[in-house]
Amino acid sequence: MAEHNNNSSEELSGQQDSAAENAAQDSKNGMPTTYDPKAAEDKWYRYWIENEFFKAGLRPEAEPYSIVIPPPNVTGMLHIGHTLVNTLQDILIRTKRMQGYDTLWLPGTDHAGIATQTRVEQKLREQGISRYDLGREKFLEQVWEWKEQYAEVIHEQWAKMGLSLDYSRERFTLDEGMSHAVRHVFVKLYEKGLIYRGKRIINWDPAARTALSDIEVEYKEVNGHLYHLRYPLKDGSGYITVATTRPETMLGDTAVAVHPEDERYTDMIGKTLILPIIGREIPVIADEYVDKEFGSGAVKITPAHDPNDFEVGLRHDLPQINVMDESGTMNAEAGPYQGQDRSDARKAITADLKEQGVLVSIEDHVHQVGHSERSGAVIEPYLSTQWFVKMQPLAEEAINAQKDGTGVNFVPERFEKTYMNWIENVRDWCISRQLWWGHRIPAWYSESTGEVFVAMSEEEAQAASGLNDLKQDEDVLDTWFSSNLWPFATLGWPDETSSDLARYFPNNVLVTGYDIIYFWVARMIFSSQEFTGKKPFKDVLIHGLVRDAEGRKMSKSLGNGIDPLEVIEKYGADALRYMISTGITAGQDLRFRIEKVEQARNFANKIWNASRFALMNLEGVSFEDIDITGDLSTADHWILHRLNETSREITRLIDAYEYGETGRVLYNFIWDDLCDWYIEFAKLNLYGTNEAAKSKTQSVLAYTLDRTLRLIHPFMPFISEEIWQHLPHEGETITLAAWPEYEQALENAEAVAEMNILMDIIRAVRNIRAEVNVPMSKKVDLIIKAGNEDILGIIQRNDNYISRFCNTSSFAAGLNPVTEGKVMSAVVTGAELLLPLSGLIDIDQEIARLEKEVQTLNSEVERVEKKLSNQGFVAKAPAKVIEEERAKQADYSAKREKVLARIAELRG
RNA sequence: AGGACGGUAGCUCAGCGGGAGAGCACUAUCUUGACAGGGUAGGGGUCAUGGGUUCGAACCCCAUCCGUCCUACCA
Repeated sequence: MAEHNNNSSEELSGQQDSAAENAAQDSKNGMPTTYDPKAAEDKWYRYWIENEFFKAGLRPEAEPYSIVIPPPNVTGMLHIGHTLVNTLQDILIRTKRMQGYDTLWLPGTDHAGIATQTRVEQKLREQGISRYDLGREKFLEQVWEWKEQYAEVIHEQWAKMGLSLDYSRERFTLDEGMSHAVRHVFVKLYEKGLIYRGKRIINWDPAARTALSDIEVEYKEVNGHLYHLRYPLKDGSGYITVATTRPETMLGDTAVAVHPEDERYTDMIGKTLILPIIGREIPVIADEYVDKEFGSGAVKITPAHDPNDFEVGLRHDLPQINVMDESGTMNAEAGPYQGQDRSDARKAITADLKEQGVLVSIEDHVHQVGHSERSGAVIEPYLSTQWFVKMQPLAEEAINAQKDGTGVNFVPERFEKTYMNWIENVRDWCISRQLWWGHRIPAWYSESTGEVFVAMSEEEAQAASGLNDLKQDEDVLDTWFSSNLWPFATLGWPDETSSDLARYFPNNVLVTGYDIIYFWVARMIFSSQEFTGKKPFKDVLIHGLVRDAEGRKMSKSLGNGIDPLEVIEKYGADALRYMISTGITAGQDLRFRIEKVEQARNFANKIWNASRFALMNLEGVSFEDIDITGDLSTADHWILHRLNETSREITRLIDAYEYGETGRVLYNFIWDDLCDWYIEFAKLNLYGTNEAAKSKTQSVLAYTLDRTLRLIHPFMPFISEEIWQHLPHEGETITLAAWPEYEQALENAEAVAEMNILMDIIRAVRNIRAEVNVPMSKKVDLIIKAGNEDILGIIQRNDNYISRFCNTSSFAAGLNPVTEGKVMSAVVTGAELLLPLSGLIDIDQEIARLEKEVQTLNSEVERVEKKLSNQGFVAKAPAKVIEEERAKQADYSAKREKVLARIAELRG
């Protein structure tokens, strides 16, 4: 496939489909003036994949650079947030690949236990089937089908985005390797006493009928009520008023607590109350947990339905009475309310309490209520037996690593605080889920003895127990229990002999959003520390969320989500990638506005057209002809210098993860320097008769465009490959082309200084013409008075450029040229420009214009002089700054003198 | 309650110690042989408010106001 492709006769792709509808066609060559991404994108992605350019390990001598993709859930289509995180990673990987690293970007997907199971159950429900109708095995078959279907969708989306993934190493959180790692971790933690089984208050999702971890609960403000209830004392001496937001839980009350130093209640401590409706006798206890100031100062205690009450209950040895079942329905303990749903029961109980005179009052009360992150159901604090990970010892290791400097480097830094705050206050992690889709807990119970055996397999458990009546735990593990092994388990861990593990672990960087620092990042860090003794990745790059144009979070219920495929269809993947990656600043949210994508699309089109221009002027030029040494023009030297600077800057910025700034630098270089200045300058040689100069400019143009495409390639892989393949080039693909580095040999300081003078002159003439309404199409005379011989030399060497840009009919330059009649003028550094426009412009108008200029110069001079006359400034400011100010002072003053002289001349 | 982030041109946002920037929108002008999804020129901002540090503050510190989010919650 390697070839030296000269200016091929094959047309640039994109023109095929759009040629007919494209009215703005160049009549000469039939090439469209707009880039159509559709044809190019699929073609090149196929080419890259077929040739295995993205495969890791092909450069065994090179330094490795690795990233694992945050595995998307197999719940459905990828959203715009995935586009962001994936583009950022692809940019890093593509850059590093071009820089010669042995790059690995490992793809994969997450089974997403509760999320996927909920979706499949939803689908079944639409067919009138529940998972219980199917049974565990049949249901799981359905989920696997779903998984295969969406994994396929995800692959297509990755391809559309142009991601340079190594598919030969793709993993799934439920595949055999990952499952083995999960069991291994469970067994090891169990053996160390860091996994235990216990009866605790956990967050119960009655809709999904499973336990959740603390961070899977979202608190939302809800307008509720505060119910005041009166519990009578058994001895008839009075009553105690308690308040609750959930009156139905009173059925499970086993005490009322007051503060031990609350004088209102000292006499009552130890007495017995009669729980209304149920008639149970419950004690009045004293506990410091109670806040004397709040409400009545007495709290009903329901150990089975409130985490705080649970703790109080343990301290006072109170019974735990669970009044609900796993679907949130009242159970036998609820007496007359058995069988009612918890919300119906609340109404019924409230009515009954009111009738019995127990309910004294109801106040409006705004409070935070926990909701399931997945099902949306109101969370029930629920007493049940679950598996937990003891977090303290694991957290400590991770905290120590962070404190002694061997930890993970957070970018931006502030997220380290977020992480530390969580891990320093972490509580035990409830890891068992009453679901079917997931890693089944590797614990077996003996039906005869009730003993528990934790092992890698049933065989091992049997061997260890010597029993053959073992039954495996029905529950599965929290999805994040497997995701947190992702960076190392995907590379072969726990097999320490895995060559991938040795070579690509730790990963260089993890890219993810701030919304899953707790869920995922923190857990990867502590499990990696525990099991590999290393941090999982050197850097973690945290990005913000993609929001809609109004700054709202994208959500299904609002229907304000953006489908990346639709955007790609309309604007191209490169435009979307460029917009979303360069539109962000570290850790900050991004508002998605279609105008921004249009702007990026226009930028791609600008590159397309600049390349069209180049190709039209590179006919017959082959790769071997390119020679950028020897006698180059001022502009040739200058663009090579700007390319040099840009390459260095882009390299630095990408390493610093400063995508927004990178985008700006690339945009300015390509649009301003390359298109607006260099291409215009180059035309003179390309259309000229000086064959040597033409040939050099062709070389510089081809070289510069080639390097520019390489710099833009990580951001816009498709268009850069499409154009690059048509330019004179060496190699099979731009994806493996060498990354442009700063080259001292390309520098020519004199030429750069010359170019700056030329640009100043051209800008000044344009300004004057615009100000007095002399259009560029109308030719004018131009006289330049140079300040000295050197400047004069520069002007004379480049008079053809100046003439062209200033559109002069006659051009004269000298140290003291004859300046007849009334003329317009401007002063630039080192020279004075004169345009004889006496026929076109009133002399008073010109004097007024010049006086305005003097005013601007005056204020500049004043500002600088004020600064320089400040003793503090001269004494304390850095020498470099003072020097700069002095130079400005001299420059502005000199210009002002010349303009003043000009005014005098015109007057007199 | 604690914490984080943000308040800069009409809009969306960069800049984060030394002359206020970009894109879009707006005004004027140009169909010049890469590009009208374009060229050229221009208007528009007491950089939230009040103090402080500094020779110098949009930028650093403190306070206040407004907005967004996170964590923890008193029944």
